[in-house]
Amino acid sequence: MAKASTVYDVAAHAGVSIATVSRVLRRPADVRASTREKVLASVWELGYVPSANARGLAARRTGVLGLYFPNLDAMEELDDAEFHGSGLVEVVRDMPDSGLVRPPNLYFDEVLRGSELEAWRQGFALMVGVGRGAFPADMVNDIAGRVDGMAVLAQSVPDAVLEHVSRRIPIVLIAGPRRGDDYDHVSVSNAAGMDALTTHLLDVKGVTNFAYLAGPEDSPDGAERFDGFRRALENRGLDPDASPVLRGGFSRQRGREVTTELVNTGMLPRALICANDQMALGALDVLRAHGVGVPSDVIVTGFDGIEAGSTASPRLTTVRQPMVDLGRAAMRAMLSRLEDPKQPPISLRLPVKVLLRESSEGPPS
Amino acid sequence: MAKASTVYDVAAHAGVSIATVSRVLRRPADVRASTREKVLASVWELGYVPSANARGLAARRTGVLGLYFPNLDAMEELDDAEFHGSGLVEVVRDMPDSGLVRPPNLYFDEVLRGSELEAWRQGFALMVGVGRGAFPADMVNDIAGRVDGMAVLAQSVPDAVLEHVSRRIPIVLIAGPRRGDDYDHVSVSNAAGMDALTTHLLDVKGVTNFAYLAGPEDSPDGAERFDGFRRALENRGLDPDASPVLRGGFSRQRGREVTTELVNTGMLPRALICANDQMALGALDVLRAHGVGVPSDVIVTGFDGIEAGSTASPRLTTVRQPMVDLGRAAMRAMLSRLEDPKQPPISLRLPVKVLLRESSEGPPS
DNA sequence: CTGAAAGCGCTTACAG
DNA sequence: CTGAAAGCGCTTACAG
Repeated sequence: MAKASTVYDVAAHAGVSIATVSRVLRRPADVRASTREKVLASVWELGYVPSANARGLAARRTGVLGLYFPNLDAMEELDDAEFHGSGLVEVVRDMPDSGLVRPPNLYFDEVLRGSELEAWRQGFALMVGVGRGAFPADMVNDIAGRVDGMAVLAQSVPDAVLEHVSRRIPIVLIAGPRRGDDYDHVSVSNAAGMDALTTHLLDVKGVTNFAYLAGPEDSPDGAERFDGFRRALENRGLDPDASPVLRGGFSRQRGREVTTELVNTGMLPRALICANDQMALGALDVLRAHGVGVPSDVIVTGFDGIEAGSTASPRLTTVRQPMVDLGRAAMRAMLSRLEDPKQPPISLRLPVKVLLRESSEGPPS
Repeated sequence: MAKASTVYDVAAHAGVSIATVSRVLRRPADVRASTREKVLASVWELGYVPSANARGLAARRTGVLGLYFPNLDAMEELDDAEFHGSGLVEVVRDMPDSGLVRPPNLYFDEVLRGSELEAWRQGFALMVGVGRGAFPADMVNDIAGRVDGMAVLAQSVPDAVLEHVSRRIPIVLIAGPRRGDDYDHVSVSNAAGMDALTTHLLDVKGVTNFAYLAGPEDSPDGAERFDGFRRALENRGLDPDASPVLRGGFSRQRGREVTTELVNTGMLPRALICANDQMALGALDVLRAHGVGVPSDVIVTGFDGIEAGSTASPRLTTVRQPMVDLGRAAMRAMLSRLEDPKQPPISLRLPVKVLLRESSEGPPS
């Protein structure tokens, strides 16, 4: 790393102008083959790597797409806790509730993958930022200065910041509610998914006695799912208000707590519909501990389609969100916006898939 | 997005020079309070977001750290397969082996988190790239031009490319073997972890009859783990060559196949040591299907500490790698290198943790 | 505490 | 097909 070489170095070494060096790298066809080879040889020999900053500045685009999301799981906690320098190995008995393995937030991971995949495919790099307490606005701003467009998950950014930043680059909102009419927006069919799942239970499994384990008050996704649940009941002429609604918090732990309360009342429903998989997994934990059969005594369902649900026993019936696609769709929307800034706002709803598994169906036949 | 405003716009609007605008943003203390406020007001009013390109070019640093890793799971397959525009919902019976839920590659996800966390903490943005068949070299090069330093996972990049790129920016190698002596390197204690786990089985559980489910031939991590296994046996005076070694491939499916062969021989060992969790999970699938008790008949162990292992039943005994820390350590090493380019190469081994769970210990007492 | 000016390393019309 | 030159939007000594 003696001092990175520049176009000037390469040009001098190859005996051409810097314009020619630039052309060889960007539009090779415009340069005579012999010249091109000379230049390429110099590039390699000098270990030349073009500066994306200079390139971006001159070309007026960065070639980078941004993805920003809030930090839902308490990543802060992990701090330096695990940085224990004591020896190379430690042997511990890991009890079921010891929480030694932090539940990764699979939702975001998959959105990230999809975004990354699509961005690179389209010839863009991807820059990611996860909101962390301190100064989300600064972070958003920082990313905004580095990219050609930015996707933002749910309600991770205050409106004012979004508006400020959107004066420089296009913004795509992922999931959550549609905010304003100005931003492009991609999301999934929360209500339709929960509706379909509930209807299956109603029509195929003959369930009439439900309890609903809801998400946090302020979750728009949670609200949409709940609407889907109610809609299904109404469509079959049932009173949605007849089903008890328990307020959860999207965490496994909350799922456990709420289910414990439910068990203690002694009034178990035929089916326990959970607003997400984590809570459903928590419910499964508690029901198992109390010797309640799933699905023989109580049917349990989730929402999201995280991997842990497919490894649980019984495996969890759920509604799978196309999270990878969500990321991809966001990037596509952004690129389409970049190409044609005047097109009307994009609003996409991606389809979901109800996955029937043993927690509602019993063992495979 | 009428046309992003620049320092010049802000300077004109606030009635100061561009130098002052720059100072307000970078070293606010150097500017008189009243001036500062005037400028800040203009910044906000004009929706000014500084161009990171111009900034990076002028300041000779990008403020971005890079992370590149290979694409181990077949992400390609997912292609546009899931982009089905048919309706909003689909209901399907998801059989245990239908593979509808792609196993996320948790290893990378956690490294990514750790990197992201540490990078932002230190005031850097993070750019990620996942190698995808086509032109990994181009991608690495592309990232290299955009960042101040780059971390590269395992052997995802050919030596020649690494060398080329390292003439411009510092490179940190994550996991895998230490390549050359020039690069900084962070990894985990594979051998010590497997050694400790095996020793526990030997000394505490009194196991003497093992089978080893190995990783792919070309995996350095796999090789180190296997060494640890052999070392433990040797230390207790046992012949490591007495244990059958089955060649796997780190996938759950391979774990199933190999375990099926093992079951068919009728020669089940007392303990089946797997080189990673995915294979161990596959082994669990097959043993369960054949009515073999775990751990009563056969003890099964994994390596990695992925979440699915802690949700499986029985929960999987494993060696947990500090994957988040791996990412963080890589970023730290990079920053330390950036600060002091002449310091000797960094080589870090992070400690691991043996998690004893029901697949080796039986139900919690 | 503030400004004028050079320079960061490219791309891109414009000529030729 | 190739070169000279302007310009992208900042930062940073250097003066004052």
